[in-house]
Formats: sequence, structure tokens, C-alpha cells
Amino acid sequence: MIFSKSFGYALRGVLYVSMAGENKTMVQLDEIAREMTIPRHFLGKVMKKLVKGGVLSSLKGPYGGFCINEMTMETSLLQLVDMTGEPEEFSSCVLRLRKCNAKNPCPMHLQIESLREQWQILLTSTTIGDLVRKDMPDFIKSIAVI
Amino acid sequence: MIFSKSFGYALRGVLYVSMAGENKTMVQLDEIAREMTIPRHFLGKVMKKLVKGGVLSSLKGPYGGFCINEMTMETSLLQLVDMTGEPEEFSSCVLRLRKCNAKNPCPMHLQIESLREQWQILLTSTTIGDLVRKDMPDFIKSIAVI
DNA sequence: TGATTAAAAGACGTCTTTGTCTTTTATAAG
DNA sequence: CTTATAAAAGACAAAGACGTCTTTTAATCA
Repeated sequence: MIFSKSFGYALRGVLYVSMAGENKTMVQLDEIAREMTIPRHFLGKVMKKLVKGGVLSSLKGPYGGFCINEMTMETSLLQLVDMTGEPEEFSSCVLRLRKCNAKNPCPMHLQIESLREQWQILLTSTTIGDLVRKDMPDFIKSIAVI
Repeated sequence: MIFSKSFGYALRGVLYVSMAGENKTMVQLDEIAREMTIPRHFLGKVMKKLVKGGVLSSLKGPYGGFCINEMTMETSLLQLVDMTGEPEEFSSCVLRLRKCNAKNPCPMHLQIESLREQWQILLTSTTIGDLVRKDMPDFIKSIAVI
């Protein structure tokens, strides 16, 4: 699989907060985990990363929880990937061949590099806001568990 | 990373046998591991899978080792992926959203599905033979360790 | 048959990802 | 200030990928 489970949890978490947060101010971990069918404590760790990354804001204590902020809707999927996983090794050959690069390309270098760039562009140009705006009403039903 | 280390080892292993095997009959694990800088015993397990999968043949005992067969050059990269890793979950949404499919697509379904298909096509249509034929002389230098 | 060789197979250990549980910290309300 | 609440943080466990080492099996040759 291309994306990690953590990424999937993060995406669904942000989307849930973005949509549920339209009415309420704060959305709590328990609700997100229950509605999205994500292990509660693990989701907690993922959400913490998102808060650290600035994608979401949080508040402890009674009436606390998570909420969106100025950055949320502008966040790209690539940023989400970076926050939830390891920083990609962008220098190395996708096929794991040594010394494969633009100057000394492996036989598949061009085609693979092209595909990787398309992914990059797609993930960079798509924001949480895009997803939320695209088809809100139907989408809420499909962001639950994998 | 898209492909596992095992896949990288398998690819380099098959390529090495394919190219070294033009002269000699049998290529041994020790030589492959040494020349490709791959952990010997781990490579042994990967090579075993390839033999089970029919991509390579092997012989035990003195003068034994690995050699190519009728299937080797026709093997696609996708087959190599399948042999070295887990069977892909092709039904599930790449973004890990539930119930996302052609009839009930998530907002990114079309674009992502298109990219995935391009990968699929590339990996299916590229065979070991293609790689070996493409630029043999230069390639042998670049298939070593990542 | 016996010795040697090399792949096959299995036991075991490490590291990362994923998941669970408990404790700590921060905030709101009385 | 005390209590309740909820995120933050940390310890720990399970599973899989990756890696090492040892034993077993099969083949060749004397």
C-alpha cells in the first residue's frame, strides 16, 4: 500500500473535524474514534502530530477537543503524509537500484520518475479544503473505516 | 517507499543471474550477495521465493546455484512484486477511505485510480527481459546496493 | 559409500509500525 | 482551591519486515 495506516487515520480525522466542526466548536477524540472506527489511543497519537504540525488546534479540559484553524483548509495531502510518516527518500531510485539518477538513469528511470512526479503534483495540489468542498454531503458517509 | 527492500533484492538478484548467467551455467548465492551487496541469508530467502514462483531455477550441491529458465525473461515486475510481498488489496481505496469505489467514489477517486492504473500498466508491461535488453553494458554497474 | 558443496528450511533477534493502557498536564466550572 | 474533563505523554505489547545463524536436504564426485 502506498499510504500508511497513520496517514489514513490522519486524513479521516481531519476531515471529520472539518465537517463536524461546522456546527460545534470542539470535536473530541472519543467521538472521532467512534464515528470513524479508529483505535482511540492510536488516533490520539496521530492527532497530536497534526496539532504539532499546525493543521489542527486542540484544547485540554472540559469542553476541550480538536478544532480547525486558519491552516487546516490550506493543508495539502503531501503535508499530511510528511506529518504522519517518515520523510521520503526522494533521492533514491524507486526500483532500489544504486546510482540511478537523471544523469545515470536506470532503464525505467524516466517513466517511473514521471509517475512519481504526477503523484507529487496531485498530493501537493490537493488540500483538505478541496476535499471538504468537493462533495460534502455524500463524502461524510464514506470517510469511515477502511 | 513504494517497493519493499525484498522486491529490490529480488530484482537485482534476477538481473544479476540473468546477466552473469550468459556465460556460466550456475550463479551462486555467495557471488550474488557479494556483488550486489545484499545480506546473504536474507537474499537466500528471497531467491527461494523466486524459485518457487518459477522465475528462476536452482540446483543444490557442488556446481549448483541459480540459473534462468524459460519464464525468466517474460516475468513482469508486477509478478516480482507479488512474489516478494503481500498480495495487494486492489479493492480498497488508496486513500484508505471506506466504501470508495467506482460507483461511490471519493473526491479523488478518478485521479488516483488513473495514477494507480498507470503504475499497474508500467509494472505489468515491463519484463526482466526488457530491462536486460535495454542497456546491458551500463546497467550492470548500477544494479548494486541502494 | 563417504565427503563435499550449495540451496532449502527453520530458529531466533532486531527494528518499525500499529495498537493498548496508564499517568500527567492543562483547562473549565463550581 | 477542588473537582471533573480531555488532550498529551509515556510505557508497554503485538505483528510484520528485515536480518543472522544453524541445521537439513539434495546433488556431485571420488
